[in-house]
Order: sequence, then structure tokens, then C-alpha cells
Amino acid sequence: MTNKFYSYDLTKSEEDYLKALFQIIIESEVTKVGNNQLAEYLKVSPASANNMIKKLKGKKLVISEKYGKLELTSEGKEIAVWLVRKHRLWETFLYKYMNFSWDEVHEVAEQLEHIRSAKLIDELDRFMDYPQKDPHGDIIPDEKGNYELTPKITLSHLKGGERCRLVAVNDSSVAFLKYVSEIGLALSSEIKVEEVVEFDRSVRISFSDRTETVSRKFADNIFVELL
Amino acid sequence: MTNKFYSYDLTKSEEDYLKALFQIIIESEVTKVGNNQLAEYLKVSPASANNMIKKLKGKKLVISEKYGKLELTSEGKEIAVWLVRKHRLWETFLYKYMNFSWDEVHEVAEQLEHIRSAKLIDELDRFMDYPQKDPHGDIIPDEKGNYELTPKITLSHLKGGERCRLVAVNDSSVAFLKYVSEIGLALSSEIKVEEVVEFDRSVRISFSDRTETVSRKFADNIFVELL
DNA sequence: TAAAAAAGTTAGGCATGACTAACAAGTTTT
DNA sequence: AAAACTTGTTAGTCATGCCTAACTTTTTTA
Ligand SMILES: [Mn+2]
Ligand SMILES: [Mn+2]
Ligand SMILES: [Mn+2]
Ligand SMILES: [Mn+2]
Repeated sequence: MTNKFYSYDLTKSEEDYLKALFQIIIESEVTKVGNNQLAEYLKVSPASANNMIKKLKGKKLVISEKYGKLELTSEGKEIAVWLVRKHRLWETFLYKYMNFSWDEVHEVAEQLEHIRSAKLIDELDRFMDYPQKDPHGDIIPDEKGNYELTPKITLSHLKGGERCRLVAVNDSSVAFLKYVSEIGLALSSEIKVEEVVEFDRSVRISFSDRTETVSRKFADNIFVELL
Repeated sequence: MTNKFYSYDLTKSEEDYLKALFQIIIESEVTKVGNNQLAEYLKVSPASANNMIKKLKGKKLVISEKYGKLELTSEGKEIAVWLVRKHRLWETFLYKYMNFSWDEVHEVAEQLEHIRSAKLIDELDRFMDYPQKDPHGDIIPDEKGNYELTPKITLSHLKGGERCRLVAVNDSSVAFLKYVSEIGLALSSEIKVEEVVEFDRSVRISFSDRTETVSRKFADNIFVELL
């Protein structure tokens, strides 16, 4: 199955910028992104981001007016979704077949997502029997680029007494994921919010016979579904 | 299993040059390689090769005197063998699990061999139950870098009447491999040499109820084991 | 609304890894 | 041994993608 995106032949960096634009748009629920915001996200200087954006505008993958905010064209977005699909399929493969833990998959998937072979991705998808979600609970876009947005309710939105299920995490860093696991939480964990501490808005939660207090910052990075 | 080669952090290009040096040494059964020979192998200019060799000498992976031929240091060779291991494990994975044909695997493995994760390679090896050979019949070096050389008898060495088994191919190009398959040959095929044509030394062979005449150049690229 | 701050752009550099053109050293040929 | 050829090296250029410093434009705040 040949993929039309292979006519583009973008560099690894160009791909990373497109994907970053897409992720920022999804994560912060906006349609336009500032140049410096993009630079910060990718940990490069504003000048570097500005330079790359010029190239992507030349390839009609990004649009913006001078001194204006950045938008992905529909083609730019399609390529970004395709990269997300590859990233999440690889993470799933590493997790389910290569004995990687959920905090180890992201780093290697960052490399694997740039491998150019539509056939490999299609076959990987088939091999794993078309998984719906990656190890962090994120939806894997299908071969046509269709995808659902991951849920937007975080643990920090709940009030004392409410119950929920952990459906995804909003941070792929090793530090965060290791901490989540150490506490004893995982995808599908059922959590009850005991109390939101007034002083610093940290959250007292209980789950499987255990009680823990987690920070506001932590709770902001846990996506849940109300029960 | 952490791999010591990850302390090197070579670029993709540096890796390709080391691997090329190693392949030339194995294929042409020499210990030293000329700069221009290396350049030709990699399809770059002699100036480019010369430039890269300077860097590899700085990293003590290559040795040579000025205007002299190039040698891999033992460290350079170890890294090259590690790259060959990765390449052949990926080819095997693509062939056995991803429904790639033997002429499709090489191109994608050229990309995958540069993925940095010793754990992924160890797990891939375990997942496939420690395969000994890749889809072209080449030996896969083990995790310690031990490997056997592929057999050096080609079909073109045989005389009329002799019989052999196809054990490997010495060319990974799509054009060659497709032709091999089209004729009806594959790894393990039993071949009888009917006659070596005196005029142009092409070879009349028979196998599984079929008779074909193949060129000298073709016969040079088929490795066999005498029966 | 004028000053200050933030956001975006441009200019000039640097490293990597290609290239061509010119040159130097080594190897054959005559 | 000199000429011719082959091989290796150097110099200068280019594209990519990063940087800092300086500048311009837009937005915020006083
Ligand atoms: Mn990830
Ligand atoms: Mn990436
Ligand atoms: Mn190969
Ligand atoms: Mn390679």
C-alpha cells in the first residue's frame, strides 16, 4: 500500500516541526500557534523555528502572515497525523512485543516514526491486529488518517467524592511515567478523589486499597473518564 | 542489556562509512581499503570520503598513513559488526513477520540499522528466537559480535556435472533478487550445472524440472555449497 | 497614549556532510 | 628515468539546521 506522503520526502527535522505544530494545536485546543511557542516546545531558538517555518511555508504545509500565528494546511495536518500514527503504532509494538515498559517506548518511537516505509506501518498494524490505543491510552489514527481526540478531562477537574477511571496520560517523560507506575497507577485504574486540599489544590486519591496525595501538576497530566 | 557502542554516538553517516569499510574488507577478502574504492562503494566523491575518514581517524576507528590504505581498528570493526547484526536482524524481521519479500527488505533495513536501542535489538533477536541467517543467507552476528563468514564458493566456480545448493546471494539489489526469484531459484534450491558455455562462460543449470541459462555475472553472485 | 514587554524576524556564525576543481604523491609504462 | 596514469589530498562552495545578537513589529501595561 503506497502512501501519498512519500512524495513529500521531508527531512527528519521538517517532520518533527510539523508534528510539534499538530501536537500543540491538539494539546492546547487552539487552531494557531506562535513561533516562539513552537520554538519552546521543540527546545530550539526562536530563530531556528522561524527559519524552518519559512521552508514549510514554501512547501505549502504551513500558512501564516508576517508577524502572525502559524496554521497547518490540510496537507501539513495530514502528514502530522501520519507521523502520529507511526509513532503510536511503534510504541504499541515496543510495549506489547519487545518487553518495553511504558516509560521506555517514547524515546525509541521518536526515532522509529521517521522510518520511511508505508508498507512496514501497514504490516505492523495488521500484525498487532489493528490496535486502537497506544501504551499511554492515546488513540492511534487509522490508515486513512481518521482519529478521535483523546479525552480532555483531567484528574484535577474532579471534586471530592467523585470516581473515575484512568484512560490516558498527558506526558511521556520517563520521570512522570515512572512515578505513575511507582504509585501503583496504570491505564484503567479506578480512582476515587477523597479530597482536594484547599491549601495547594493537591489531590488526595484512593485506589485499590491505597491512599496517595498527588500534586496539582500531577493531576493535570492524568486523563480520566468519569464513573 | 546496555551496549557499549552507545557511548560512541556516531552519526548515521559515520556509521555508514564504518559499515562500508567492513563490507569491502569482507567481500573482497582484503585487510586494507583505498580511499577512492570506499568513495566508489558509497557513491560519494573521493573528497567526501577523505573528509569523513579524517573524522573517523580522530575517533580512533580507522587507521592509515598519509597516502596509505585504510584499516579498521578493532573498535571500528566491532561497531561495524554491530551494525551488520542490526541490519540482518531487521531484514529477518521484515521478511518473516512483516510479509516483505527478500528484495524489499534491504532498503528499509538500511534505515532501521541506525535506530539507537540495544534493548530493541536484543528483544528482536529473542522474539525471533535467535535466527542464524538473514533472508539472503548471510550469517547474523551474535550479541557478542561473533560471526562466521559467508561461504565464498560461487556458482561460477562449478564445472559441468557438479551439483550444489544455493546458500546465499551476493547482491541485495531489487533487480538481481527479483530475477533470481523469477527464474524460480531461492535459498536451499538444489542446482545441477549442466554445462559451462565456452563462448561467454555463461552457465546452463537445471533445478526442479527446469533448465535455465544464466550469465557469468549472475553466477558470480550466487553462493553455493557443493553436494 | 507613550513606554515597556513580548513576539517575531533578520543577520551573521558554526558544524556536518555533500560537491567540484586543482594539486600532490605514488605507481605503471615506455 | 621520464612520462603518464592512478590515487589521495586540499581548498573553496553549498545546503541543512542549529546558534546568538540585534532589530522590528505587535501587544500589554501604566
Ligand atoms: Mn510518545
Ligand atoms: Mn521525531
Ligand atoms: Mn541488506
Ligand atoms: Mn546505512
